[in-house]
Amino acid sequence: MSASGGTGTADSRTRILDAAEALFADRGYEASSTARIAGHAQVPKGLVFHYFPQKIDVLVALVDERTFVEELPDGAVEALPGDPAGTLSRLARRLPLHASPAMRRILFREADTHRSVRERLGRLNGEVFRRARHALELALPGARGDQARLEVAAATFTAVLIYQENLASLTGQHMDPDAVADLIARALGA
Amino acid sequence: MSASGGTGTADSRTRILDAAEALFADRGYEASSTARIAGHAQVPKGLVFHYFPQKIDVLVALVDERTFVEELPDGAVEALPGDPAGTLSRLARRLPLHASPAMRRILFREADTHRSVRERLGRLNGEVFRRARHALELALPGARGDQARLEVAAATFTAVLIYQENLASLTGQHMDPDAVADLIARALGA
Amino acid sequence: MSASGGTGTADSRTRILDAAEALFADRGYEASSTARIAGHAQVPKGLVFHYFPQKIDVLVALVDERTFVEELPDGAVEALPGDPAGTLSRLARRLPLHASPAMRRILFREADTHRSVRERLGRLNGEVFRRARHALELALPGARGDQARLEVAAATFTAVLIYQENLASLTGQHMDPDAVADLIARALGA
Amino acid sequence: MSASGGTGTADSRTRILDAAEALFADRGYEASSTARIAGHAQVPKGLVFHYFPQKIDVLVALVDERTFVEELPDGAVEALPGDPAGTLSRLARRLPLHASPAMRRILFREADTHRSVRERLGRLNGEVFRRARHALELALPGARGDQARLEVAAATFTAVLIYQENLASLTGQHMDPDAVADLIARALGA
DNA sequence: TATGAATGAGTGTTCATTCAT
DNA sequence: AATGAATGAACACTCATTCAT
Repeated sequence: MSASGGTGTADSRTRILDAAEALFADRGYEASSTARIAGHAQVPKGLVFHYFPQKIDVLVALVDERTFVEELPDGAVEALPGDPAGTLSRLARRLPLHASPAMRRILFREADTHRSVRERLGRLNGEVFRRARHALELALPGARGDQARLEVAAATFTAVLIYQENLASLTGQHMDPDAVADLIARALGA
Repeated sequence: MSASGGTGTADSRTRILDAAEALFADRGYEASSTARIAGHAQVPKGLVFHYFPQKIDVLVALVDERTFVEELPDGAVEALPGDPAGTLSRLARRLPLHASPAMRRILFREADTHRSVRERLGRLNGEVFRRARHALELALPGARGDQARLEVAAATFTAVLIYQENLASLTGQHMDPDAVADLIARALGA
Repeated sequence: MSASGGTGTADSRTRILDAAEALFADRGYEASSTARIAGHAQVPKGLVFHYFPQKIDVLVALVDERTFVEELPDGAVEALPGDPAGTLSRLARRLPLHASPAMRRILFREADTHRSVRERLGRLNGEVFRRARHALELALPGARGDQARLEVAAATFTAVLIYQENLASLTGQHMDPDAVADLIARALGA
Repeated sequence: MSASGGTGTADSRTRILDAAEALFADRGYEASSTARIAGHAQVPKGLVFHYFPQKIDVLVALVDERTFVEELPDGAVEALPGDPAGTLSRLARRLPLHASPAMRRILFREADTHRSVRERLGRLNGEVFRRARHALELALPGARGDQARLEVAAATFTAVLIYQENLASLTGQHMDPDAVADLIARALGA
């Protein structure tokens, strides 16, 4: 409704969402009070509830408005035939999941306790999975390798793609998508 | 699930931890009040603070006492030489990470906001990773495939192993460890 | 129920008063927010304060404009001489207090905490009382029975008349005005 | 549970109820904040919720614990045979409804919006009504006057008895129970 | 006359924590 | 070891009211 011009100060609603995004990512939804969100956004406490009647609505708006899977542009080439590794690497580089690192943390974390977030995450994950599977189908000329294996490959790569950052920060284990792409391609390849 | 005497009713401390485990897994640490924990455990509110001076100590105790990686028993055979897929499948079946599904959810979720949990999770993950890597090294006779690839394989499998349940419940995407084991083995194998 | 033009949709001010009347009667003045009144009236929140600078002014306007005792029409016969019971019954049937059941609830309830309402209620009650007393005086030919008794009778009947609905809904005790009229007439009568 | 000894300072729970009784009577339930109740009772805000998990529970406790109809003591004489006026006057003087004037205001006012209060009030009213009817039956030797009239008389007297104070303060109309007793007795009498 | 964003004090309620017993 | 009253800061949320348009 208000597209925060380029004037430097975004409108109040946007500022509230910005603040919430940062805080939810940093300390979690429960631990981020509405007062703190308002403070961060530099708006009076009451205004938060003017735009979002319940605190949960802030989370819902964030997830609704700030996470989505990009439409595939017309004529876009998804796959490099004969080169599954390159195909997956490219998918990784042009990740069609649009969500800031902060939003990704929020999705990941709050899905556990908020159904609406979980549903969104499921849908986003599904989209990326389908994209990966389709790209792999195009990349592999013949029906080489059965369909089941291809699905496992797509699912594994999707998980790595979407969660790599979170896995890295949670476990300290860094996973290079290109290396995983290469690994998976080998599993499917000649 | 936890060592309580043999008396039938577990002692208070154990009951508190049981209740906290269930509640933290269900609704998260922040959303589980100490009063509710006490209620669930059927102990008076004050007693929680007798055993755990601060609420966070309940979480710490849970993570300390109820998650660990099993020592490798003497003379245990970890690998099936020449059969990396079987080796990984077997690792999946005898998963050395001991933690109830509830504890796994807690680890996963609270690691994001509590450093001590994150550290524990990192250590557990590292242990499983090393185990997977070692098993793969033994399973693969020659130095076939370079070391880097083997590490990527071990890391990928570890991630799938540890997080499969969470991934399934968060995204709806089910991943069969045996299928992933097979996939990875192919990537490394003959 | 209230004078609005003939246009079908009442004007905003009237709609606000209608909404307030319904809400105040249903949940009380304190528990009816101005936002809710505006919502019910289907007018924007700000408009309420255009017509009624303070919330209390809505209540005052309601009481001022929607409760009154009808003037006695010229030449009206109030009493049936010699028939006090009939006289009182007729007063009950032509109750000169004009106020919807909702307004009666409001008067009754808010008088307790708002002086202006209490004063209005006192005046209305006084009018009805005087009317009842006058009618009884006319109905009873001689000075049969002293004045004091007649006043008690008028006061008792007035109370029953004005509060019967409220008493019925508050206590479950239904009182038939005709039966009370008969009772009182007997006390004064032959 | 704690019978506020004679030491001067009643226990906290009693002080909270005392404060609430005074405030609810004075300004109504809705307009009396829990903070104000706590302040009046000189207890910290949180303690109110220790004893009464919800604000409404304060009102319920008040009504439950501080209004009741006294049991008729064994061998008590309820009626003066042949003297219905004296019988009713005596009932007025020994009103079996135990409730402070403040509690009576609360009952009367909040019954309108709180079902539990309304139910209590209905029960109390019913008890007093039955008592009045029974006393009148005993006072009137023969079956003089039909039963219906006797019920109307009892209901009218009950209403005056229970609500006289409220009616007086709301309308300015004072009603003397003895005078009403006399009036009603005449209606029933020879 | 009409409108809805803005404001901040106040509301009921929850909470971790303390402490005397 | 066990208990529950006590505490006060913090929480989500509501509200009457203002004001620029």
